[in-house]
Amino acid sequence: MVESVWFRAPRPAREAPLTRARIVSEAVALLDAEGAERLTMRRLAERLGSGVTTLYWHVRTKDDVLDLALDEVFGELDRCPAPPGWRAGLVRLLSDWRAVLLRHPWSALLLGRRPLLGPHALACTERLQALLVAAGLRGPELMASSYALSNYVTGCVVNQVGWRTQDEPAARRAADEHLRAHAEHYPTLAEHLDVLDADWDGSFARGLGYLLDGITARLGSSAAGADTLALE
Amino acid sequence: MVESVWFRAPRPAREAPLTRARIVSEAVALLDAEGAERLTMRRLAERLGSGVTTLYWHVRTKDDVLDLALDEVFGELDRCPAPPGWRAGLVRLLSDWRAVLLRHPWSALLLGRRPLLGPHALACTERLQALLVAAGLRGPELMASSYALSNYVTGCVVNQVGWRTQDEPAARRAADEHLRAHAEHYPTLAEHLDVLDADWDGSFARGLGYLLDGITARLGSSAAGADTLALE
DNA sequence: CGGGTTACTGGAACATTGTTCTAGTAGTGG
DNA sequence: CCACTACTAGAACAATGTTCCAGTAACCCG
Repeated sequence: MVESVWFRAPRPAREAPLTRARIVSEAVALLDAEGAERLTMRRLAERLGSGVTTLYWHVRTKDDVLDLALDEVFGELDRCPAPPGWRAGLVRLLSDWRAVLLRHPWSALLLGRRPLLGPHALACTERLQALLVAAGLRGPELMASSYALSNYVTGCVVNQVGWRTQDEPAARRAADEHLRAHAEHYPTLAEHLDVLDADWDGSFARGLGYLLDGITARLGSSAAGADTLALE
Repeated sequence: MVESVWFRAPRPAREAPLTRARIVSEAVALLDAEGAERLTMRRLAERLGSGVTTLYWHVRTKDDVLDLALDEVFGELDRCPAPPGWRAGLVRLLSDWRAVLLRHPWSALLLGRRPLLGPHALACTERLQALLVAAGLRGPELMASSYALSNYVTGCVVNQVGWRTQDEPAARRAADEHLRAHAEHYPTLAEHLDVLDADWDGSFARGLGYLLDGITARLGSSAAGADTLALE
């Protein structure tokens, strides 16, 4: 068998070496394009022009990739500017927070899976907490407000994304029909709930307003506060 | 080869025939005992004393099982009594809602995956909405309040469960250390956030109080309402 | 120059998963 | 006795995350 340089194609120029950053950015692109269930180590490797095993040199498990991708998404929030004033700042931060997660629907599904400890996620929490401190909150009220606001955003995103996973209009029609069919069991829903054109953005803004109103109301009376907590 | 009745064990008495109900209740038990990632069609079939394929006669996919299991969990809420008064009723309903989901941590992870349309989940939404109607809410404010409250619960559960998936105390210690190590980037968090003993229950109750306060405040001025919505 | 250590790559294989194909059996009604 | 319905199940398939082991390129120290 003849062996000569001329018969062998030159080894293809090595790609830019694989790095964590490249892996993550490609993973985000893949997740955005095809959704969470289509992200496979094999497919990711293929898109990166490398073997599957190579990924495992840079990353310990697939969950690592997901963690990194999720934090990458939170990174987009760093680039959103903040208006002056703590209430406007909060509204802006939380609206952007929600918008970013909705822009990458797969990210919402990762939320419950592990605590958010990536640098960008922490930076967001830091911004949130700093705004609340600026508003004058301290101690348990600070913690409760901070949790409440971020949990509110999480919940809104998670519930809204639940509708996106299938064909949304079809799902809505089906839900509407299903509800109307059993109207005797769900009289209030049948009367007041309009599944067909729910206004996600508007409801989010309104609800956020309620929450902020409630928090603000505690601001003045924080000394008297403790007993007004009684819930029932 | 000798063939005789006496050599053959009698065909084992048929189990109670497999039903959807039995499958679901066994699935819930398995999920409670071993968590979401350990629920396998094979393992489920084994626990039911039947073949894997048999499950697929009663159920179309594994997701069906999960949907049914999730709704089963919501069924526990039906058995919780309601106190008089709409505010107390809301607090009770939402606290129980949260408690039930936390009792079955796997259920929280299913929340974003598809809309909640099972009969028991719908019954909960019905109760929620009925209470808000009783409070005097209508139209967009009703919708916003209803979404806000259920989203708040969802978010609280999802975020809290994120900590449970690993060994929680260890995870908290690690998070605390991690945070303290990068204190220069997260000054507010380092100063005010106490990861080591966060009071989940207390924060939930407080935050719910804020939200309800905010909603209540809108009750009186609902006619004037629209413009006070401006957020920034 | 030379040998070895380190950083990185990848093919093939493994166990496990959801799901389907096909073949059956118990009981019932005609 | 036959056919039909309700139900059961073994074996197989394709896909997945992950690991074993064998490499290769580059650099460093003598």
